[in-house]
Amino acid sequence: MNGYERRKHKKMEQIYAVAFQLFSRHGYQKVSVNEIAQQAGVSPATIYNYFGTKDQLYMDMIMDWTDKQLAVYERILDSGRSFAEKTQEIMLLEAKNLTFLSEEFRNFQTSEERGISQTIQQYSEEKVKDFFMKFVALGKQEGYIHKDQTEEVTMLYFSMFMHELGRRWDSGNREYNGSMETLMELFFYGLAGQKHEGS
Amino acid sequence: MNGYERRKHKKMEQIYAVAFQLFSRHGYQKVSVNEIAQQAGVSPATIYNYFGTKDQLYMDMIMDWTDKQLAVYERILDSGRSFAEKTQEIMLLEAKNLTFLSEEFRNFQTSEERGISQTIQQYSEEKVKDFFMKFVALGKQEGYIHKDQTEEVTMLYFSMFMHELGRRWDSGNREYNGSMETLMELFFYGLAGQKHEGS
Amino acid sequence: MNGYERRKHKKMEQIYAVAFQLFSRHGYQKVSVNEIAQQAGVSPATIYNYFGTKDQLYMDMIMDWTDKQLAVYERILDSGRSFAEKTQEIMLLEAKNLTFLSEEFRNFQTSEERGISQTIQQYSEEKVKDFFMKFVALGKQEGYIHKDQTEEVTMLYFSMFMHELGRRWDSGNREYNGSMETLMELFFYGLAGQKHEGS
Amino acid sequence: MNGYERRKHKKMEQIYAVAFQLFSRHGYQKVSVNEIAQQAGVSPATIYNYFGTKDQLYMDMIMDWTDKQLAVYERILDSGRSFAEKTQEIMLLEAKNLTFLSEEFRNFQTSEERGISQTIQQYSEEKVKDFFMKFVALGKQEGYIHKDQTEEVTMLYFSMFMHELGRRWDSGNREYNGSMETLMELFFYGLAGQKHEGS
DNA sequence: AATGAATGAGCATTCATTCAT
DNA sequence: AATGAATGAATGCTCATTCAT
Repeated sequence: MNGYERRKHKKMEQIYAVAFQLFSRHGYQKVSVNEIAQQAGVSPATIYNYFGTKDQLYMDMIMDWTDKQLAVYERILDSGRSFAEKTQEIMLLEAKNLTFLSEEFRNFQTSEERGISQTIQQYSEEKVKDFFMKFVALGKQEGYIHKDQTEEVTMLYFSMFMHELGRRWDSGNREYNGSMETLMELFFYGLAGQKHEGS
Repeated sequence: MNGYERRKHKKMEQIYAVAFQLFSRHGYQKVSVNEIAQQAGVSPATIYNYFGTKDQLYMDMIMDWTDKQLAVYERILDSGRSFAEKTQEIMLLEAKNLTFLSEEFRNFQTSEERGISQTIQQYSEEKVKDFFMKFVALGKQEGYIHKDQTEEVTMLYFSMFMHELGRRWDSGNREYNGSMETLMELFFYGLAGQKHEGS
Repeated sequence: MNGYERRKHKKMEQIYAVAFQLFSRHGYQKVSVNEIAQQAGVSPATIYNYFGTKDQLYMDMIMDWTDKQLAVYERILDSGRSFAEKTQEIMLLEAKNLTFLSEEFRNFQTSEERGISQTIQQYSEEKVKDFFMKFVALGKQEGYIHKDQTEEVTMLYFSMFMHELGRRWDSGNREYNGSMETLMELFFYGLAGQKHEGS
Repeated sequence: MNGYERRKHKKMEQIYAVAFQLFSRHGYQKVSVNEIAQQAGVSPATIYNYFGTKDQLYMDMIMDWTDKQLAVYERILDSGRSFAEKTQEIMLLEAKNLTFLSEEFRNFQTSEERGISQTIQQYSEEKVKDFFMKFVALGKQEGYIHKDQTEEVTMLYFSMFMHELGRRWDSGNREYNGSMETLMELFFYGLAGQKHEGS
């Protein structure tokens, strides 16, 4: 990486960082490209040179961010704790993300005339799926997930928890207000709640 | 209700209807007050006379809509079917809502500088809570919900399901693509999945 | 015409006048809507309320202007002078127009991806044709135009003269620098120049 | 011409070619220097090194192009056909040019604040005049142009025809739609139309 | 000599909101 | 009470031009 590329890379990282901050705090529509440019210390035109449109900036930034997040989660999965502990930690991290993020953030594709961010979807989908397959396999192996459960349903169920956790994560305390244990119980044994015997 | 009031009421209903349609389809930011005014057959100034700001129009409309929705769900709860069937029906109805609605719709409060729609929150919260208490009580009584489960957690868990269901509701088929039964299993018995013995 | 309409009409006339001045002096691209708005004493938004786009403003303005011009020429045709005199006067007026106007003005449709101003074309074409048919009929009747000449060719020939006259009209003197008589000779008898016998 | 100069010359020719294509197709304002640079395979900065400004690039390119065109016409004049045939051929060639070119192209000087391209004018004027003097002399010698006609008027008349021909040149057929003969008649004998006796 | 990268100034357009009628 | 008309402020985006390398 020569001088040009290094400078450019640095500016892009700056832009990503600012864009993430602002978009997640205030939502896509309420943040102007000029604002991002100013806070990132570049000209708006530079952003357009890099990303072409505001939409594209948004999508690129999400992909960048997704990659970084997944890397963290994978590291957790590879650590030496029990599956329940790992699950809890990943959930809490995601919950933190999701509160920090505006929900709109996550649901960009829903509000737009579909297709704008189909690209994101496809991109993330695959990477996320890889992660989940690993996650589910581990859960089954350690007896926390019923062997007959398909990956598809498990994935849905997991993301359901994370989303809601994020939503409930108290905006004031920055801590889940309710016992995390109860939630993990729900996660593994449902509302009717038979106790897990193998643990 | 005299002549004036009747006309005003009718116009407000029209405005609510159009506002709901447009906001839910395209999201808050992408719909202009002028557009709503035009489709509702009134002048923009009239909307401002009635509601004061776009924000307020949005909030009033949501409250109106929430009331109507809850009325429907209460009627289902009062019907003569089993708890599981009622739960499934309510979930499916909400799922339909949530797909029709843009997600942004639901998460208005999150994306805005907190406080703007605190009002909505407080308003809905109470009404929604009343409904849920009735719902949970019934579930416990019929043995579908463990007696020790708090209302708070149950409510969280329920809304979690509805949200995710809405998200997965296939935009093409307008039908849940996956088995609803599997999902109800998950709902009642969780990922580890011991079969409910009492059913 | 009530109060609202009267005011609106007046503003539109103002906008037309300013738009004509600026567009004709500097060309379509170099004039900004803001500039027009400012000089016309209205807000840019008002122009967009009236015309929708800059393109449409341009087209509407041209149509308005064309109508006014043709009215003047028709009055000349209806006056009591000889055909040669009328021809000369109309040519000189058009020449004045065409110099004042940037050529780009006239050739908007050529430079744009065709279709943008097809509308103008169709609109003007008809009105202009009506005028020309009258003009040619008179010329033939008075023996200045050969009976076998088609209207189409005559029209082409006439517009040819006007355009070129406009181009040569001295930008400094605001007067044709060359003898108008010579040009009229060319017009009626061509380069080879046999003298007209009937006059 | 050494290695450096040869490379530079080649790049300039490339830039001229691309600039001509783009400017003539889309007009001066709608073509960006970056676009030209990209299609010519050079950096925008290179164009500025060579030409200084966009205006200057435009003017230089026109001069280059004019020279090339005139060379072609001179060769036609020097060929062995009749004056009428030569005239027709030159007219048709110019017509082709003028349709290919956006009109705006030709009338750059009119639309701009006068003086910007005065330079072009002076440059071309002389070269063009030389060509025309030759053309008119030939026409008189062969009896197609009346001996008393001044060069100035003849030149005007000729350019008039070419311009209009260009304008009428059918954009679809790439052929003059109307009989070229009629037009040549008009050219030599005018609207009143006495037949030429010497031909 | 050539360029990759960066930008300031500007442009068409939108929209929540106001106000005279 | 209702509205037609008007607008100030903003927004996404472009482009001729410059400059360190």
